[in-house]
Amino acid sequence: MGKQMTEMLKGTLEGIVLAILFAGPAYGYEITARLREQGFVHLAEGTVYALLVRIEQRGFVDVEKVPSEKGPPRKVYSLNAQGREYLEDFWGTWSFLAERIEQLRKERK
Amino acid sequence: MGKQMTEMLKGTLEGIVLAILFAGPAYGYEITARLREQGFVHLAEGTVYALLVRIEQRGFVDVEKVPSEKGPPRKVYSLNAQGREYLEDFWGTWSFLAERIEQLRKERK
DNA sequence: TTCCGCTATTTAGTGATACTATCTACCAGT
DNA sequence: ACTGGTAGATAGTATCACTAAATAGCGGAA
Repeated sequence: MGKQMTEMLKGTLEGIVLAILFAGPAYGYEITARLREQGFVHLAEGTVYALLVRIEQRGFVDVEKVPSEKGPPRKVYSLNAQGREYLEDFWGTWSFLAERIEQLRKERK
Repeated sequence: MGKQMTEMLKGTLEGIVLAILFAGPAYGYEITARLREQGFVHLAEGTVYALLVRIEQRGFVDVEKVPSEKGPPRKVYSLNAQGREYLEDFWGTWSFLAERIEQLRKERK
């Protein structure tokens, strides 16, 4: 990723992953693959795994080990009530920031 | 600021300040005050000054010392050609990210 | 005069987060 | 046995916003 994108993902990637989990349970490799499809082509694998560990420790997700047909068992993450609450906070923070930045963009000729 | 906002500002605050400078020259204290008015009430002073030092070192701004009626001289920053180019990159990165996040938000019930 | 408040900048140290790079582990097909 | 795709873990690095404190100039109140 470019340096700009890397910095901008700090704080937002967490919300992005929580939003993906809001749609339904998923595991790390799957989440990374989806993000890559959506244009985050150079997103590092390790970044997503580290983030998942973090949100697990903070109690935003429930985890279940599920055997895989190919490869080692998957750790499937499900957003729980606390995670949904935190996601709501994220949308609030995002909205505030996005509105102000869009305002600044409008002012550019 | 809340922890979420602090993390989300990483990478975006730089663009915000450059966008402010795009509208015309300004100095640190003034920029902080404007941002506070616009809702970033708990934005730390030191943060803006550190950011200004950074963008000066990266050559995005020209600096001029201007005497103040009250207090020590102001360091007035002007966005130069290189800074305007970088700001354009910022808008590109921001648009990409904002579009994908808004897409995720639409999918939430 | 002395002190306080507002203006204005600087800087040392901390914490959070994405990255690089590498390692482990499992299975299928050649 | 070897390769490639799937799946996860982790040690170390860089960047950036924050905390906290210091410096400095000026005006008005005590």
